[in-house]
Amino acid sequence: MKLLKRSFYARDTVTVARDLLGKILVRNTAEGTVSGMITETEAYGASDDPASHAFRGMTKRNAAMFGEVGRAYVYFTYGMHHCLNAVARDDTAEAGAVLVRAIRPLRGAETMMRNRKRDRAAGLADGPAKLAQAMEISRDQYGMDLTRRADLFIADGTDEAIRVLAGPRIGIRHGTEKQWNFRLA
DNA sequence: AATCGGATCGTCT
DNA sequence: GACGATCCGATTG
Repeated sequence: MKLLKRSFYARDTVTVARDLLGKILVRNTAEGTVSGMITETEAYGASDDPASHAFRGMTKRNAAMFGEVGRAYVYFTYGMHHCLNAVARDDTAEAGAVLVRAIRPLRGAETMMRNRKRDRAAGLADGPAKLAQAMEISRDQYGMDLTRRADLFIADGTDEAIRVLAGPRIGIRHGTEKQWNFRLA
């Protein structure tokens, strides 16, 4: 399993969002290893994207979106949920990140079920906050380097051709005309 | 199967 | 002081 290189993330955010489908998200904890194939992503831009946390410039919370690509941007929302992004943008953008919305569990499904307090494998990590809870991702992972084989990283998936469906992003009020949600067919 | 509302708090206005 | 890049359980059809 090869790690995705920094250069993978140094491209247009929308392109990276599409290309992350089928890749493998891996999380190592004291409990063991949990992993899954990325099945849904969303691209978020900078001052040109009213749906993005970076729309109104840099703040303490969204600073990672302006920082080094290939690192994790984790945010807390609705008073109880964490969500994971991979920082990605090309040279022309001042900020950008890809929200990882869903995975298909590969390793550690038992651990994920325990983390989610569910007794069935279905619906374990098919939503951004579910994913974070299943994989024990919180602000402790803010800024982590996803290109190193450590606590949290992303590796290459299959070389098989992948069918991608594009649509509007979920749960936003502005920028709904952009088709920046991507999922595996 | 689809819809509705409550939970809950950090962040920005 | 308002409001989320959400989830879940309850209710209704």
